[in-house]
Amino acid sequence: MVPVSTERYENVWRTVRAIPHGRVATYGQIADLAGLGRGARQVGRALREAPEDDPVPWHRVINAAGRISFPAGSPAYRRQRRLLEAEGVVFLNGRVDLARYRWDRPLDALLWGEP
DNA sequence: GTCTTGACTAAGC
DNA sequence: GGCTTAGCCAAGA
Repeated sequence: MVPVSTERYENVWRTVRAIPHGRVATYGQIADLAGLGRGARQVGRALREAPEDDPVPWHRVINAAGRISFPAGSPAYRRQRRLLEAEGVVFLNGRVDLARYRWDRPLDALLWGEP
């Protein structure tokens, strides 16, 4: 059996895996979609515990300001930024244009016909 | 049980 | 856009 806490984490992992390549989502957005309500911080905790043998695209999750939630210049920061840029996500002054790269299912479905 | 911590956010200047 | 402050919520100590 899987512990309850892990079960809740899996909701987050599952949601994050749904973020399309080249798009990003905010912690609050994931928390909401994963049923955590205002538990944005829990999303960060869940990602920290993400399994390596079942990869989660954690790098596609950034904060509401469009910034990476790691100290700028830190190894983790550069790792995440490199992964995003490799997917075509552009950074302007250390910030991602959420209006453009944010994963927005409802809007995407309407504008681009994606599920 | 309380207190601190943190991969957060919204609101007010 | 930036900076501060208050609110948030689960995990650890």
